[in-house]
Amino acid sequence: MEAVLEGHSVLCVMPTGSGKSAIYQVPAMALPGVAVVISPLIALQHDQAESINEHAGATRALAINSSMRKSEVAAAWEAADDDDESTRAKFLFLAPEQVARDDVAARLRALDVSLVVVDEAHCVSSWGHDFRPDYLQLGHLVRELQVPVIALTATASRPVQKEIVERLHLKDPVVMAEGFDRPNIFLDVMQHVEGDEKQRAVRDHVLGLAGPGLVYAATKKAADRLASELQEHGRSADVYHAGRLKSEREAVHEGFLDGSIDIVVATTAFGMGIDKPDVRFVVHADISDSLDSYYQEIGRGGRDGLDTQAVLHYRPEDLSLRRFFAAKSVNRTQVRELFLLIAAQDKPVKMKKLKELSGLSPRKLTGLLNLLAASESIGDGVKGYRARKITADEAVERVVEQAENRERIDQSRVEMARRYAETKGCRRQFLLAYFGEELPEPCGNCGNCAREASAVRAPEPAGATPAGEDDVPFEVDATVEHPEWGPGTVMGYEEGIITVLFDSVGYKTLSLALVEDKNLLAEVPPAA
DNA sequence: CGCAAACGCGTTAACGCGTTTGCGGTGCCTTAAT
Repeated sequence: MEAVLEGHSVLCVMPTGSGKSAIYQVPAMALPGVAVVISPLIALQHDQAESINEHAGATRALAINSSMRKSEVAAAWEAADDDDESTRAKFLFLAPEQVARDDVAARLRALDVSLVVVDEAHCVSSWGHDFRPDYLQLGHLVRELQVPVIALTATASRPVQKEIVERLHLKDPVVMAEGFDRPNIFLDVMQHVEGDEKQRAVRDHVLGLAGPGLVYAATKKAADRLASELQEHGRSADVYHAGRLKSEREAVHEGFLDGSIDIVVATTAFGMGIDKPDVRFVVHADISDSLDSYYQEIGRGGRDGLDTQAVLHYRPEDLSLRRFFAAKSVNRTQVRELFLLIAAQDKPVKMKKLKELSGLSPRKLTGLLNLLAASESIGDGVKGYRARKITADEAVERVVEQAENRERIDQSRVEMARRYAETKGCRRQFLLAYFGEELPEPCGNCGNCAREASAVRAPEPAGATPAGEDDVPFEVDATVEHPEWGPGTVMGYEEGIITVLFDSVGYKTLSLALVEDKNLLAEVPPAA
């Protein structure tokens, strides 16, 4: 809050329920203008606005979105522009798709905006690239308004933090990201070979657990099936995914919060906005697409600090679905045509004009523009898009390379999830290392630590990496360079293996002995 | 890539078996039809 009031931008990574919303609400009330809050789900916007209004005893927070009548939207804008300071709206909740509209952007420019808040900021990285491309356009708003930005999220690994800072154009932000560890959550993985057997094991496992609890499945069909099996066995279970009616989803959400539903079986659709302290287990019937997602999902358990289980049921075959979703493809023809269209303009061209000229759907167009801009084929200044002085062939090549990069990184995130599932070491050490945090000793509260403790202690194998920090060639977080893969960041060490996140190819694991023997990595001194 | 449903084949009639096909996750917004 102090940093914001001094005019700094802030990236804050902390668990839900730890007072994250106060971080923007207090400065927003103290500052003269309006806080623009970017929030990904309309349902969340309503809840957030309502909670502020309850506390304020008056309507100081309003949402603007497609679920509202025109008259309501007009009233919201008026409230934000009210001359009377005492009744003026202090918070406007918007989805990124709203901000991308020309009329909305114009109104925001005319408004006295004190602060931009990006809630659930990890969406910039996880959704911006294809699913909701307007997330990557938020940087324009930030650049134009020139006000402090507060980016908030519960989970973000180092590269995701870096991406948020870059995409939102945060200048010298204060980054607060610590305390990822949730020691009360017991971590374990159950290995499976046959699909049918896994299905039964998940069912029996969950039937043996005391709720309330969450079960995550990879597909809607799998979630449906498991929920009805649990019901047949007399459990109070329901299912949540995007295939259900909005009213049904709301009922499930509410039922889970008020305790009338004990177990929710869900796809990734269920998550944001669940603020329930006493979730006793988070079981994964299928592996997540990354440890970022996995940690976010298990982080919904045990917020009260009491013992909680996070168990992943793992089959290597389940990774194929995740790899499928991580695959990216680019339509070269569309890229070429759009680039030529921009290159043919004699001055910077705005999105609206391009929409008319290209005839592409807004979503498609935004996605292509994001790719062209990210690959430096076009510039995306405040005045509009301008083609760089390169040929169309070159632009296409750059975009394809950019997309392939992104795919490699996403695939490597799947790969890290696989390594978590298959690691023999302490699971908490592995997870925390992924988030750039070191846990010096094995945690004692995961399946592997428990098995280690009950087994007869074998002598350390010769040649194993000592756990001491002094013996590793690079510090965690150091920048290193590989002859083939270029620059990367050291993420951590485990059993004679070093994990490095490379900018262009994502996560790679290398044998420490080989790295030292062949001099594979060179330390790059930090830039002055 | 893996899985399940649909399909097609052959035998000897309703069914088993191998092959092909299509599907798989997140939500905003707009617009047209009810």
